[in-house]
Amino acid sequence: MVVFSLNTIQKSTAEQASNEELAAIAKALAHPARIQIVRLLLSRSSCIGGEITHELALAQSTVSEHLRILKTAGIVVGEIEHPRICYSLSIQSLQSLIQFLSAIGQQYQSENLTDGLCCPLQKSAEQFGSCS
Amino acid sequence: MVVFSLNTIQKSTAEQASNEELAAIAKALAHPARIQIVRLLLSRSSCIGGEITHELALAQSTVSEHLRILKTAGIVVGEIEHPRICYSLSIQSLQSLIQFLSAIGQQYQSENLTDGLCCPLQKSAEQFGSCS
DNA sequence: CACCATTATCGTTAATCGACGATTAACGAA
DNA sequence: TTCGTTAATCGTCGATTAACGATAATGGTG
Repeated sequence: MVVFSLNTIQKSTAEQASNEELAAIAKALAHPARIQIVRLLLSRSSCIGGEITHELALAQSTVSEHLRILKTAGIVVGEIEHPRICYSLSIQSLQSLIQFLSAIGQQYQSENLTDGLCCPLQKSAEQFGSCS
Repeated sequence: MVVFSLNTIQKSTAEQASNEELAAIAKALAHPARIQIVRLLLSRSSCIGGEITHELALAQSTVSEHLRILKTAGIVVGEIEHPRICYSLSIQSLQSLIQFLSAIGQQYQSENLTDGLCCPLQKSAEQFGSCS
């Protein structure tokens, strides 16, 4: 799959994730409870099953639904283990989003830009005038 | 807007973005059209206004709504310029999400893990047994 | 002033999301 | 086999989202 590389300029990267793909990953992360689940899985050194339910202030069925969303997006995988299910992160699914965001950060950094301003490239070229 | 402050502290790096904050950024990116807008803004070396509307196969009002969402999240800023509006990216707003995702990638990378498997840390410690 | 181009907002509709309790399914253990 | 534990699924509800056309607002120009 896609390998983590730091010096990738967005355009010249071999395969670029589609808009739909990136949006799907972002959507899976677009809820505080799911971010919390990811953080929990990241912080634990061992597998956790229903502990997730106890950590979040949500009903079991709600947590299960959030886990389903994360699993569908490939961010989380679960292995059956006795009565519980062992959840863990699947970093691979996040790679395209990491790459996408990192590319943005790097492009802006390499251009030494203050952000939020109009016409960044024109500004960095001291050609700050009308933006047409 | 309600602010929940149940801060599940995991590792005290400087300041960690809240679950709500990260989810909000992800949510703003959680639509193909908005990803496309970000890409457009990233690829153009000059300001674009209504060109965005023409690039996306969506009605003007719909594009305006997507831009509003991105602006609300701070990802895009717009400067009025004659009849048009000059949109550009504000990388700062994405920093916390970039950091969050990069931290995940680095943690897994540093542990030399294959992902998607149960008990990554236990496995990397050759202690592959029951996950309790 | 009226005109024009551009963007924002309004109002509506269908679809999706998020939450919950209740129920079902798996499966090891007694 | 039955029991107990755990997770997934179902059904429902209110809230939110996404899309559109129509309309309003902005602001420079003739």
